[in-house]
Amino acid sequence: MFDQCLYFNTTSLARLLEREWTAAFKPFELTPPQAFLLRTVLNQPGLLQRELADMMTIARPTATRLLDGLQEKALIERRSSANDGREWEIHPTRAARAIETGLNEASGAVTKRLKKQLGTDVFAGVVGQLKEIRSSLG
Amino acid sequence: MFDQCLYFNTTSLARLLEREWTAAFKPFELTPPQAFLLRTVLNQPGLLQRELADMMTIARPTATRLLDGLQEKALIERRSSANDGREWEIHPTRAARAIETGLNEASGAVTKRLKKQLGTDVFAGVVGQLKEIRSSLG
DNA sequence: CCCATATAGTTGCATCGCTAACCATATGAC
DNA sequence: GTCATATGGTTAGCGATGCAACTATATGGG
Repeated sequence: MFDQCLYFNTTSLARLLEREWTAAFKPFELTPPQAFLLRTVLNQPGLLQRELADMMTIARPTATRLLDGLQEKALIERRSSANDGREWEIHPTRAARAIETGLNEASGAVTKRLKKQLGTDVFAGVVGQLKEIRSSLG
Repeated sequence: MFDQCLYFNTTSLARLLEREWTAAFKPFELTPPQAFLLRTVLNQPGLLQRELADMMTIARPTATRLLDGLQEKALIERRSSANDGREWEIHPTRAARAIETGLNEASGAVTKRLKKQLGTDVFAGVVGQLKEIRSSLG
């Protein structure tokens, strides 16, 4: 019924993909949002929570709570910024470094499988368009 | 960082679109999931909850709660199926019929705006591909 | 110095989504 | 008829997400 609806198709696919990546990160006992946020922290240590929230396109409170979870698992730590007492720099712990490669490979494996299943052209095409739409709307 | 990631781009766009349709349905005091489910009920009265859940690609418990909410607002009613005591047919109320056109137009207005903003070709292209990927993965 | 304003982060509250477990009703084997 | 199994629906519990409102820390004008 909503075959031509952008909202419906996008949210529906998002739920499907959530399942795929949930399975991929399960060995690490991380949810996809946690895992992607942690991967960002590993890739760019020292960012502020506000910056991380912007990069992930989530609201600040959501970032706060995801980071709370990662901190409880001892995968990130908050270091107060030298210049500004309001800010917190987010750094990965050693435990996070220890699973860094595993996380990236797990995610890469899903991507590889989906690329094969969908065809590399379709895959690259849709990813490119999604990105274009995001930047056009955001 | 995750520019080429299907998961990241899809979920990120889904959050953006959620905002657009939330605003569109706000005059009716309905959330996008409620509004889309109700539109389905209006379009095909008498479906079972299980069938509605499948059509919306959500889990049964999610459908239960969305329908609970719509029932509290007196927009749908559950009628027990004649043949099978486990089943409930979902029917729209008069109040639902009264806002049917408004809902469809509100959603259509967002679609129209986005089509204009993105270009009709890009829009149709990405919707088609999302649908293709959904059927390929689902 | 003091106050208005802006910004980083948090907390409270609501909704949506899932899985697991449960209840009630059918269905089929015997 | 009875019991095992399957299916429709619900409930419980958890995580992600957003908005609104809050705290705490800058910053700038006077």
